[in-house]
Amino acid sequence: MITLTEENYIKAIYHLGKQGTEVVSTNAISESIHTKASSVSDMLKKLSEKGYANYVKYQGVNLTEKGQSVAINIIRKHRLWEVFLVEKLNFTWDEVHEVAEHLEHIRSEKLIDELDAFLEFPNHDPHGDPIPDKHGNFKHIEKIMLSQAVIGKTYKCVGVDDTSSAFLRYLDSNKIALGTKIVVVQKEPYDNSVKIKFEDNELMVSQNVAKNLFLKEV
Amino acid sequence: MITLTEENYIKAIYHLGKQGTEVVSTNAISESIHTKASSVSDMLKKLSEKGYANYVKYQGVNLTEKGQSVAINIIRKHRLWEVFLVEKLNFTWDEVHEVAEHLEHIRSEKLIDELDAFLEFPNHDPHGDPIPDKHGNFKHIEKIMLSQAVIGKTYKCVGVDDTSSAFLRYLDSNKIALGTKIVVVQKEPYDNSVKIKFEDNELMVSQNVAKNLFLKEV
DNA sequence: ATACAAATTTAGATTAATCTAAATTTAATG
DNA sequence: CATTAAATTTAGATTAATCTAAATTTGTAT
Repeated sequence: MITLTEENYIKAIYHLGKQGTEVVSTNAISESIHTKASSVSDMLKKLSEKGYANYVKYQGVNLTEKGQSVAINIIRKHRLWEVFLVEKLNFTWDEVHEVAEHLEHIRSEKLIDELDAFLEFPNHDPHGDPIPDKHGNFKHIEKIMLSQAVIGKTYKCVGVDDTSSAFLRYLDSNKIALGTKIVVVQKEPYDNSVKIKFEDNELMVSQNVAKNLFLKEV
Repeated sequence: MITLTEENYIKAIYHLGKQGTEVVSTNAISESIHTKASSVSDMLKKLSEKGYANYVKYQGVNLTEKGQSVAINIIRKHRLWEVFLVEKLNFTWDEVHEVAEHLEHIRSEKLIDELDAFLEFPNHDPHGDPIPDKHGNFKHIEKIMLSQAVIGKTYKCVGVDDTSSAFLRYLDSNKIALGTKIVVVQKEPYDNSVKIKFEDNELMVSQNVAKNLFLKEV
């Protein structure tokens, strides 16, 4: 039996090392889940014994196939619940994360498969991140950063990199949402800010924003 | 902060002693949650210290106002999730309990209030049990046991006492659901079985069944 | 009222997850 | 390449929840 805490460590390892394949350091994990490095050491030993991770003392850790599949399943649940919260329960995209952190640990295959069907098998969560299907397959979409977009072309907003409340609320207050059609008007080489046009609005966004907003050409 | 385990003990005390007011024994609790009596003793001490229960050594325990309000809130969440599972996710009424046992512990007021609204403020769960509103008020309905129903009168099925899978599946397989209109045809004094008629079916049910099915006169 | 059985509590251990502080290993720098 | 700084692990404690086994209290029956 896997514990809730083990699931959280596995998830952290997955997110820190591209799909869990890259080796991650103890400190990186300890920062990401706000525990002391010594606690992480203990847990890595356990995850390794249980077959979820490849761990070499002092060298770092990555996930086994088994560990990856646990991680993907949790991510699937997390993102499906996020869709549910936004689409059915009027949550905003900056409110969903915390509650989904808890819902993702509910263990019932029927629950999650029925939820998937109820939501009509969404491919992406409210932040544009892909939702794996029940076999763990992701449907990737081509996306570029706004900072890499070409002047004059029209794009659709398909995701964000930074999912902090601050950034999501910034987007909300400027009426940018997933699906919003955007035209790049001008790029300022001095500070890499970008002027965009959408739905009769014109907006100047900083380089920081431009690097955290994902677009798809339409 | 209240722990998940404390919530489960509080719920058990609530269910065992009519709304938590009646004094409950250590053994009764230990049986109902499948722990040893010694563990229960420890926990009762803790619940008492934290102000959730009135506990006198060797004498039993009941809930304080604070404890009752915790219990009612969990019951509200449990029953709302049950409605969700049955109405939106195609669960049958005998499948919902286990998953709801986990969902009931998710802590988010917005989540539960929005869920309530999404389900259009249901007054009863799939077993006919009342769902308290957000202030903890129950809406009770008049109900009698089928065993007390009068020959010739028409009733509506409004709930069950026994919520075991076995009983619920028995009802399902005989096409009896909440809302089913039932006429009492005959009562057999010898074994207290009852013959009922509904939707072109005639069915003989045992005393045991007749005592576990709640009806309302229509 | 005494003795026994049943119910309950206490004492002491165990497990999972965490912590602090000390020890060890690795990496980096002169 | 020796020393030091940073990262990591070990050792030992702590907390919550549980258990077993022993001790205590309560209630009942003769």
